[in-house]
Amino acid sequence: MRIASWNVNSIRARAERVVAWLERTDVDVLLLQETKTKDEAFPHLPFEAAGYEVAHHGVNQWNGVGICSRVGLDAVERSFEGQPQWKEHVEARAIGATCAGIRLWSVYVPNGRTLEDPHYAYKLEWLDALRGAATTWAAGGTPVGLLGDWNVAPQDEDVWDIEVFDGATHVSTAERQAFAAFASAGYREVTREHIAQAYTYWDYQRLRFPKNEGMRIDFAWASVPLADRVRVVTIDRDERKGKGPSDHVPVVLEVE
DNA sequence: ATGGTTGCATCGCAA
Repeated sequence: MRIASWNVNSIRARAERVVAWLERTDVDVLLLQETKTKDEAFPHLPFEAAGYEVAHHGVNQWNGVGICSRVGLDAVERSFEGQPQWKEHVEARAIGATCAGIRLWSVYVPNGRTLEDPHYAYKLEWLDALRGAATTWAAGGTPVGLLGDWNVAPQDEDVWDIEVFDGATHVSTAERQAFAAFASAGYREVTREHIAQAYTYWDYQRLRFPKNEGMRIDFAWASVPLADRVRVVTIDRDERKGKGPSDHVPVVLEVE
């Protein structure tokens, strides 16, 4: 089966493109991030017409996560145990469901903005809380996948010029440690196991894509029983091309 | 000339 993850940067702006890609790529489960819509405005019709059930969690114009599946969609959760709040609310940054026996979470890690911004401390807290919850999920031997936009570039080669990122978020030691901690929680980051170097995101600004000035910030942490079943990983760079692309491209796992 | 965007609850904010 094929499991994909994609920060679509507004599902309403891109529903037709996403569904066309789903059908063309023969994907069974798609985890969405940054849908940028409330639940009631999610464009369900094209997904249902293509044979996918959808579970979505969005409360305003920011964030928003979803799971689309044609192989079952059970036990949906719209936050995880201990998920930190931003101010008074838990944001729509995580949704979990069981699809074909695999526990899948679509995650949209907070951006962090700058090292001094309160959003940066929130980001670190958020990653640590997810790791804590994920430790429990993986402990029983259940196949678990945490896929999404992690907003962390774990290695220097995951950005086009590490010197440009001096003092910036996404590459700080604390963020990288918070990301790497999932390895001690019973998970393996399977995209790098199959693809040594690739970008998953190119900013709309400053001709980043034509100049191939990208970042690798979309990843898939798989609990060991799931990681052992991953045969092929694809990062679909061509989806950054053409009319009306997201600034991120899909990551696809072929799972035995 | 050293910039050049996109999406939204759109004229301000977030990425």
